[in-house]
Amino acid sequence: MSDESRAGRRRLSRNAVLAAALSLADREGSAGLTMRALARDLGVVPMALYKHVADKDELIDGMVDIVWSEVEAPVAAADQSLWRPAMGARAVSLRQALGRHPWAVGLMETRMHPGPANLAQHEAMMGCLRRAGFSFRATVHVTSVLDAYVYGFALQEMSLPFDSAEESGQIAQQKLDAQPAELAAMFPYLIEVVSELATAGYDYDAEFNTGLNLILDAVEVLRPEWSRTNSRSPRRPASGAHVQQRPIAPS
Amino acid sequence: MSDESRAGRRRLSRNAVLAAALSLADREGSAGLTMRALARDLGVVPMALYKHVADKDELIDGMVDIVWSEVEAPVAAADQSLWRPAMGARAVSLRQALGRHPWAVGLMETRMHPGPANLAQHEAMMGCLRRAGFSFRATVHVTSVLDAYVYGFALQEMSLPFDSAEESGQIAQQKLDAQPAELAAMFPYLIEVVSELATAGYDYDAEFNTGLNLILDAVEVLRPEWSRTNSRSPRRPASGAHVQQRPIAPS
DNA sequence: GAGCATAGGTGTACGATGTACACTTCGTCA
DNA sequence: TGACGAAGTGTACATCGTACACCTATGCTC
Repeated sequence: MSDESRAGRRRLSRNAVLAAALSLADREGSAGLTMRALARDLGVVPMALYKHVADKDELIDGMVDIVWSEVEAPVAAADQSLWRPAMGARAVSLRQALGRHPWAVGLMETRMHPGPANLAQHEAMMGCLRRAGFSFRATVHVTSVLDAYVYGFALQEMSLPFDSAEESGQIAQQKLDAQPAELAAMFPYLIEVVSELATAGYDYDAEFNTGLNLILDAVEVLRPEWSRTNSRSPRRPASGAHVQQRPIAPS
Repeated sequence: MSDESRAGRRRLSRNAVLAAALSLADREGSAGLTMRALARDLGVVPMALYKHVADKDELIDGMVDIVWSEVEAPVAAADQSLWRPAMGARAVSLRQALGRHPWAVGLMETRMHPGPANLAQHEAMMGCLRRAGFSFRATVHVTSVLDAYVYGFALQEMSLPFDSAEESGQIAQQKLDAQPAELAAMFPYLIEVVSELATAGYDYDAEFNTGLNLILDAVEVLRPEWSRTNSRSPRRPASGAHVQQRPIAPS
């Protein structure tokens, strides 16, 4: 009953603070997320916030968990073949959430205190993969490589200075024109990339899907090998018990 | 002649400032990297730094480029099969550099102003792949997916609260013991992961190599398809000219 | 309804940070 | 030698997170 959904009185609540913080960060970026600015948005004095969050760090923890809650959890697959669309959809959904809240990239997986939505999300992922027949270790591998890819891609995406494929062409062109000739001679391959971008553009979505499909294909190939072996859930692990570390060099 | 390599006089230089900043950030983390602390380390008043760097942002740009210079560039492959060890070694080297400078994770690819070492690094990567026969588009794909993976993995690695496989077991065990029973019932699969970690440990290096090999294997499989097609360097692009976006759902 | 405990909002204040601006100092070369 | 300019100094200010003491009004008990 002590919720903020009570009539129109000017009471704050933890949820209201978190929601306003999310909106502020979406609008102004992480640098604009200031306790003072947040208080101003809420029509309240800065110190009032501290009645609802312990400090700014805990505030950010809460914001990050809201973003996690926006990521659609993969459904546990009854059919062994359904892990792939489920994982693909989750990866896309995660990227979309990161795209809606760019400030969260680099914070999502860096936070030390995972919230309930984060836990639920990973629980669903584990469950989906285990039910699809993946061994325990393989589940960890798939989660690790997929999450790493999505985070890393979102991170790269943030740093590129254009927002759309069309814009990428224009910007690439003018960057290219601004280069002195000597630089062009030093970095021929980079110049090639930039000039290609200038004519053809760069499509984030297509690039993301290419990499995602590449990884999912590779997992599908390894699935038989990763299904029953190495599962050893009830058994005691052998000493060491690490995944065989394949050498990098040989193909 | 106006270098800092002059005799033992107490003159600063841009390089000295950057080196001290790197060392400070390595020791104290990014939160400890303060203009005042940096000045203290150099035995100088804070404002003296501004004679050598424009502001803190430019300082960080310089630091990031030093980290890039520590990443071993892949050698251009004469043999078509050498792209794989070269890319693998570069990925490992990049991860090692990020491990040496944890503060740099999340800054490396987020910085808007790439430095010369960054450009040289990517130039070498492009060159290595192009010489190995990859088409222009394929080169972009490989670079994108590999960099995303390495960044993302380093990001995840930072957030996990243990440093070694042995320690991971202990910490996982005590986290497990600290959970109320109801939580265990809500997240059975997560509990499984934690308890497995408690007995078997978690080996970052092995996990990283597993994902890296998975990706490199997948690229190797696609190499024939990605070799000559779609190269179209001299030709005009077709309208649109985006990579065909494969659907996610079907395997 | 009266009275009051207390959750929630306020005001002031402090130390830390990045850096603008005006100054002093000192090495270098005419 | 003398002065010019690059390098280092000192002071100052706006902005940040947040500690602490203080009010206030909401809702519970009788």
